[in-house]
Amino acid sequence: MCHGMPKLGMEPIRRDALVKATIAEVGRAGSLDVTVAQIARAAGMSPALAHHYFGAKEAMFVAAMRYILGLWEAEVRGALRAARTPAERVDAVIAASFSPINFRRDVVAAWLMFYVEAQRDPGARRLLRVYQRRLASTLTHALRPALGDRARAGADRLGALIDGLYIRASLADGGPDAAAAAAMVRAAWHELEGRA
Amino acid sequence: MCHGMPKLGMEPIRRDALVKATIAEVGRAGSLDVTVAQIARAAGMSPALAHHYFGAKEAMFVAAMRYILGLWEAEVRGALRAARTPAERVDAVIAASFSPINFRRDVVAAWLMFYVEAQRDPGARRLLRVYQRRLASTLTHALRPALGDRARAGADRLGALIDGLYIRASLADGGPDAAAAAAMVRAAWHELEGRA
Amino acid sequence: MCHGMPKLGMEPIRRDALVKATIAEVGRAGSLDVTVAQIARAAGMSPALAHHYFGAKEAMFVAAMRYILGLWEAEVRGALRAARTPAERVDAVIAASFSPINFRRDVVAAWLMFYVEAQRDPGARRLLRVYQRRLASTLTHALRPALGDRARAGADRLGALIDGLYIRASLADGGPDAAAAAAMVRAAWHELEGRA
Amino acid sequence: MCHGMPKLGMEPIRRDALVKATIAEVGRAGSLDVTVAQIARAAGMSPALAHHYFGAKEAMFVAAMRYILGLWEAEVRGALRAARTPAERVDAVIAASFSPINFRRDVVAAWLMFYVEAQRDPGARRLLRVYQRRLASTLTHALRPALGDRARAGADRLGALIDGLYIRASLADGGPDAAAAAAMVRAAWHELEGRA
DNA sequence: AATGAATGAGGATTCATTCAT
DNA sequence: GATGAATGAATCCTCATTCAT
Repeated sequence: MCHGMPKLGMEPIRRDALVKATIAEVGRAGSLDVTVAQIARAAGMSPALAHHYFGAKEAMFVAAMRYILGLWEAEVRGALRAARTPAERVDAVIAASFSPINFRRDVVAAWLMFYVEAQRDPGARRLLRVYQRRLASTLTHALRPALGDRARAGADRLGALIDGLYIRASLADGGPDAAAAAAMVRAAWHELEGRA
Repeated sequence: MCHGMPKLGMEPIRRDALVKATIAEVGRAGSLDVTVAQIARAAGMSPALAHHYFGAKEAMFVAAMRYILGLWEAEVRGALRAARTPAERVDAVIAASFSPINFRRDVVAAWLMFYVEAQRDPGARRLLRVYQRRLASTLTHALRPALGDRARAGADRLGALIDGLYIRASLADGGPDAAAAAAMVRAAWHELEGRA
Repeated sequence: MCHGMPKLGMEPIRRDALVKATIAEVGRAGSLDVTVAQIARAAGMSPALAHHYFGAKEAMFVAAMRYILGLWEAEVRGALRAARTPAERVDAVIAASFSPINFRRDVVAAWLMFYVEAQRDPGARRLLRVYQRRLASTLTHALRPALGDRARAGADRLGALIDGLYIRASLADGGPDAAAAAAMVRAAWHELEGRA
Repeated sequence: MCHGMPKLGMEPIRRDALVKATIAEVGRAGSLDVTVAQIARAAGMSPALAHHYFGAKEAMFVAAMRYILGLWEAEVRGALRAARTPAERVDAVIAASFSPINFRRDVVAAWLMFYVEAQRDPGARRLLRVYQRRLASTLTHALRPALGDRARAGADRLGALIDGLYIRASLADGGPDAAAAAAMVRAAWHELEGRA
């Protein structure tokens, strides 16, 4: 429709569609070797339009990463809001990390890709740092009452374990499922607190 | 040897050079988007020769992966040989995984890339499975005396933690160093065995 | 048409240009070893665009073949339309086969190449079969009144003779010209019908 | 064996092996896109040696062509020797052209390829001319008694028909077999001489 | 004589990106 | 806003050919 009213507010819709298509395609391909054309087509538009909105392919990846991080954060924040005790706070983080929305096959694959992207793209690296910092500080805070000085180390340990489980889950069929993964982190946490 | 024989036995030398160059370049670039030409040049030969010996780019990656796995296994086997007690055996695996040769920046980056490659290349996936299985069985075996039935779960946990630390180490500067990483796995292990 | 529409309908134009350039270049080179770049340049575009429209080199060849077959068929159909008697029908086929447009140097060379392509490309083989079948059935039909049962054999003979003359014509300068070739087929035909 | 007696007379043996391998491979591939390496390997030697003997790929093709022509000529000469009457001479040429050795699948395919090669390689073209001239003159001579002035035209006609049947035979399965092809040429010949 | 080693030149194909409309 | 058209710059891979031994 080219002589009607200008389509207002298309930008956020288009950007959103592209971001979601990026994750879907990256997950589907299991690789960052996804073409702009693929993504754009999956999002129902021309590659040219994708460029129009994002300027460059990498920007699309970073936006997708930011979106995934946002999902994770929202989930965590939501879970934390309902938590009353420190223990519930730790559990909230774990539950959020392995929630259905965050542990979806394509999302997990995208996480792996973003680790790769972060090797070179400073923007991606910065985002990944944000995630790690936030995860660490949230966990540290929640572990403090039980662990005191050892809280930070414990948080790092749990964080690394979560990352390791993510990466393993990305492998097609050998990886743990969400429930098993969460159980594993909880077990590590309980041992940390000496309640093995 | 007869006087007129052509230059002989270059193949293993060239293959080795290419494998090492592959790891170096992948590590340097932080990405599997490394061209055959780059690798070949780094290995001191023409791209055509690289193709002559490996047939295809992917075969080079898989060979490089196999080499890295071989390094890890050799290190583990060596460390195990000196181990006398189950505890020493666990420690041997941990020490080997974070040994200078296995935890070199480029090697760690290559590991990450191989996880990516494993998303699609069945050969790579198979290799990664071999690694995971071997790590799990070695650890399980060593943990059995102390943990009994819980040995396998404990081994999986330590394995996932190791993987997580690797992936974090691949991020340029935020990651833990080898000593810290090893210490973290040891701590997790000790807690597993209830000696926190 | 809205003011802002992009340039449209280039595809058929480009495809046509590529098909014609393919024939011209194949004819010029006397070989299927013609690069996509050559053809594309001759058609006034980049190799990338040629790939965009045809997907692969072979598809371009098949399209060119189809085009040549189309030329031949159109010519034959046109000539047949004016034919009133069986004899005129036979003559029409002969005249069409050696018409200026079908017996052009590059077109004849392309025929030869397509015979080669047909050795391996099933698509090309299919097309060549279509041509042979159509030639045979048209001739058989036209020869029936005079030859009865011998019509099919006669048609095959004339068809083979036409093919032989084509192949000979493809040789730069030793081959027969169109008029001589047509005369030769007519002579064979007349003898077939016993009017030698 | 590098310090034994020098292997004398290897050259003709090697050349012969290469020539035969060339025909076999070209026939098998149905295309001149056969690599020197393929041919050399089929002939049991290294590509380098093939070059040593022929200097260039094209020379190998021309030698193979010469060989095929030689086969044809030998067959024709042998058949002619037994022929007593002009009619037997014509029949001899036809029989030789469709003899088992000349009408083998790979040989026929090679003929087609040589027509292609002749488009560009002057050496190949010259050879093909030799063949056509010899075929024409032999047939003309044999047809003279019956056809007088029309002998040359008749010879050209039969020659073109033979070529056409060859090219059709090269197509995998639609082509005529040797017996049918020979019968077709004989029929044309008989009509030429008015004995339809 | 014979070959493994080695490469330069080139070819098909892909893709992010630009542009005119 | 939106897109078809278009391309330059890669990239993988092939292959005839050369050379040292």
